Amino acid sequence: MSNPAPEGYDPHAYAPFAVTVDLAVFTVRDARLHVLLVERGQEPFRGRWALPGGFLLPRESAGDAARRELAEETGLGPGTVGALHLEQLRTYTDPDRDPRMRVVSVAYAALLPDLPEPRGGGDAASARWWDADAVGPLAFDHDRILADARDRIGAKLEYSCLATAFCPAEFTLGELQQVYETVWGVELDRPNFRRKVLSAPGFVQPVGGPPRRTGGRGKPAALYRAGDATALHPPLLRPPRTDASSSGTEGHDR
Amino acid sequence: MSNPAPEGYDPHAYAPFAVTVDLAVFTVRDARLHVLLVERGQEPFRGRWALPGGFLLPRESAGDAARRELAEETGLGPGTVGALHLEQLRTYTDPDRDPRMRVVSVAYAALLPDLPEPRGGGDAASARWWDADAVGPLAFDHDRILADARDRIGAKLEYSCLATAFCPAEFTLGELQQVYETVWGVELDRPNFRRKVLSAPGFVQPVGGPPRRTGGRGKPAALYRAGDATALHPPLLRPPRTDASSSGTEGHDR
DNA sequence: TTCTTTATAGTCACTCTGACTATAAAGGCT
DNA sequence: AGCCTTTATAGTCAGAGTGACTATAAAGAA
Repeated sequence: MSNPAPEGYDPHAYAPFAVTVDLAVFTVRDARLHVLLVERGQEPFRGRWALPGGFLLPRESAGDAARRELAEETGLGPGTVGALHLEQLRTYTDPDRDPRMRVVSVAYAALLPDLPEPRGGGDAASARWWDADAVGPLAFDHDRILADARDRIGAKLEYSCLATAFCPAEFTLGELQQVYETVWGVELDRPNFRRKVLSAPGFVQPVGGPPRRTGGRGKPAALYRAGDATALHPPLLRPPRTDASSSGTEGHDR
Repeated sequence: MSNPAPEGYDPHAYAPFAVTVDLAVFTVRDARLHVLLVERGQEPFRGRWALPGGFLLPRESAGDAARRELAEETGLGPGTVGALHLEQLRTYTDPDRDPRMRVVSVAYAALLPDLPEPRGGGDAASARWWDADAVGPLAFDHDRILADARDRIGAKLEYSCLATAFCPAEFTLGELQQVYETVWGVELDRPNFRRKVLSAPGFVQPVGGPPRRTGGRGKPAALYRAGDATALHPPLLRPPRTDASSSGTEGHDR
């Protein structure tokens, strides 16, 4: 290494950084992508909405910190939080991203089925779900993080079984298709979607017997649960964009 | 945030972290994947080989630090380093990953064409290329970082135009195919590879006129240079693994 | 009942892919 | 020179996958 720590290994001399995690927590509600945001109670950006997150504790990994913060913000039990999929997105290190001090932030994305409003436990008093297309300017560089998270989630739906994380334990293929359509912002052909999902080994498995979902208007649908595969073969590719809307800014840093 | 900084914003109180970058720099040489390593001159892990890297300067982003370190280790000019593709992999935050102090490290991957041995400038005196399959145990958690980097590079070859970064400015399709075969560890059918590469818009563009490569034994090949596309449509999918050699720990990143 | 809605089954043409064969153009040999 | 080896490039062909589409089934609503 070219900036080796000094002989005495004094952390303060070479450790002028704070480290945080930021969480982009998504759910699909009413056929819209929603993201969990918290209102800031103090400067800077007081009153603005931000991604939930916080500082790493002294002997905590970023993944552990992300799960702890998620449990605090959502009121979910540690068991639930411990089981769900947390994906590290990337790390944001712009020297000016926090006006107070030098902060690098490790961003994570999490996917949840539709849940009741977060029970404000402690500092999560002002946490709520927002339509991901209707969030105003967020605090810090969180607009950028949110955009990167949406890109990543959309891409992962293509070749991973991640979409089931948006669904409850048992779900219909219609609900699964709704997830894809909502995240991608496109409409998919129902018979074709069905054919592809069922032909991908381990993506979903039918729930035993002939159980069917109640409540809807049309013919009841068969129920499935998530299979044991994590990768999707063959992948479920997004239809090529016609023309409009291209957001992604290929891998820069800041 | 749940661990807000204190009123006075004293960096030392909430900033007990050092931040480094680690670089997985790859090249293809003699049909083998090689990685740039440096020998550690001091404890811990004195005498062990490690990924190049170092501490962030006080007002430097991780990407800038990675480019600076790369220039120092390889002896490449800042112009060259500024142009090449640096991809942020992920960030490693295990509290015990560095025995000296709490260090979080942002890992980057870089791809270079085959170059002469690194000219040891300054601390790069002991930098050299290693066959990526023959590296002993590395310092810190660098074995893990290296494995993650190889996974990521292999995955990105499928749907991005990254492979041209391993090639010189002008290259033959045979050389490009060699990159894929080396990184993936498989043999590809030459006519089929050719068909796919040429049918992907913007992947490669023929060099004007009828120039042909000299030196080899067989029929001279046409030269190409990298096109202007960054994504690959349709993707160039890896053949499904027969059975042998499974290193990957499922759930890649893309 | 009839209409609307959703689920599911099936068809068909087109494209892409992998496996393969054939030909061209170079250098190395004897 | 003539032949062999090597590499590049062109083309063929059957099978898998895909998008677009039609048809039928099963529920609630009007």
